[in-house]
Amino acid sequence: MPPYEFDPNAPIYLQIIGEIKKRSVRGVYSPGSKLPSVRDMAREMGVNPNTMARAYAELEREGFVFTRRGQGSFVTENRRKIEAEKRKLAQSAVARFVAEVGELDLSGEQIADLLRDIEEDLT
Amino acid sequence: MPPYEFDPNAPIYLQIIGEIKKRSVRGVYSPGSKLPSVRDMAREMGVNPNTMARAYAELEREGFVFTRRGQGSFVTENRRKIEAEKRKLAQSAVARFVAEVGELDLSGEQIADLLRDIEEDLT
Amino acid sequence: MPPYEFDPNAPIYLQIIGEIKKRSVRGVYSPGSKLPSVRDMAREMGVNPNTMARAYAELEREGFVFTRRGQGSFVTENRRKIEAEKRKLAQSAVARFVAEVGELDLSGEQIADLLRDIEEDLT
Amino acid sequence: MPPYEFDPNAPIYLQIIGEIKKRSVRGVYSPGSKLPSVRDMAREMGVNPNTMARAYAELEREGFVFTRRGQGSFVTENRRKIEAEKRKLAQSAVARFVAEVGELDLSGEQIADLLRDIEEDLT
DNA sequence: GTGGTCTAGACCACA
DNA sequence: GTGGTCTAGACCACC
Repeated sequence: MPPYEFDPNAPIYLQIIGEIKKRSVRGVYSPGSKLPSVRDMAREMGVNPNTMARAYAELEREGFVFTRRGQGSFVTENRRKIEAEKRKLAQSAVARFVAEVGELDLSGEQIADLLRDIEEDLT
Repeated sequence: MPPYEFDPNAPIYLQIIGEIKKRSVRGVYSPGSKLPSVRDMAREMGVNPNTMARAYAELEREGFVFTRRGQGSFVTENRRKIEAEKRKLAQSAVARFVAEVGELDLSGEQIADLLRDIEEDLT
Repeated sequence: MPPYEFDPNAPIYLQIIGEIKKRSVRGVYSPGSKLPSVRDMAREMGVNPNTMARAYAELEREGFVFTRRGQGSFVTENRRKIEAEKRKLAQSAVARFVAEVGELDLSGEQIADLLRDIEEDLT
Repeated sequence: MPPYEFDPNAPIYLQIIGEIKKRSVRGVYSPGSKLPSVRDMAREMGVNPNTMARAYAELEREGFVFTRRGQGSFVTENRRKIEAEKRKLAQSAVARFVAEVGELDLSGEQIADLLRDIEEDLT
């Protein structure tokens, strides 16, 4: 378990935001539950607390997280918001895949092959 | 064709490289054919010529494009290289999709829905 | 009366102090009268008793409130002090308004409009 | 001309945002014009460039400013947006004044006095 | 203990 | 030159 693996070509704080959203969507953090403190989470992911604070602040701006002064940050209690995020993540994965593959001018057979690959990998 | 749409959060020259590769893979630029000059392509895509030059340089470094002094830049004549690029793009699209969706903890049914969406969109 | 509405971006205890002063100025709490206990007031305003205790302490430091051991906290009996507070609050409201509006470079007509708005709202 | 005067009880970056908006509203920065660079403005106002960058980022998030990579930040070209800001600033000054004064339970005469004070000061 | 803000200084990609 | 990001370390108010 390394400190964490970040893509050096994308802002770390954005990757953290994505990670926290995914964890919430998977139920690792349940609705309304307290997130680790900025400092703890920063230690866990091996980043500077400032960077983590920025990620938390952005999540709060989006309404995905709320903060109680002196108590910490919490995942939204709004299950719909989390469900919506889940759908959004799934749909944007679909959209990106379709866009990328659509530009390659593949034959029907080639596309079928790709879909078979995906099915295998996802089960 | 509009000046072009770039994601302002990712390096433009990388997006250009991707675009030129995709055009080659689709046969818009056939193997060995001459690419538009840096200046023309920059104008077409609404980009600073410096940025375009950097994209061409990178494509040349990868061997995907070669330059004949005084004549301009050309797509590689190596059809295998282009085919390999096509496969690589397709496979990396698959890999990314699988990675993204795998992190969402979806049910088998939800996954099937996504695959259906993709199939529809790609035909 | 709802738990109370506080601006989460400003110290709560300061907002409480302001609220208690305003109540005194309006005569909700008359000079020399007993204030609700820290605990009761905290419950009324939906606030941590620590926070309320801090507000009371600050009000006492300013001489706006005094405490009799074992009996509780009381609004000052000094009517002048309360009148002075009233004038001070009114004058600082005027000063702030003038400062804010003065920076906007409004026309005489626009200013007149604002004054008309105020007059309407205050009657 | 001191480096600048900030209220130590409010976040500097918020005060900077307000200052830049007011300048735009007054026409000090006209629509579409380039703002001083983050570094220059930071020097002018005597704050750390990071703090200024945060203010600029926030202004961009609000759509009040836009940024061209490598070229700098610019006031929105949307005159309506600037006019709307002007109205918003004036109206919120009115609203605050009305709220503050309304809680003091003043007599009609006292209110008239305050309005006279304001009128004097603003002309 | 918590998050919020600020400074300082550094590096980077982009134009 | 521009803005964007990150680290480091500090201080603060609030709970």
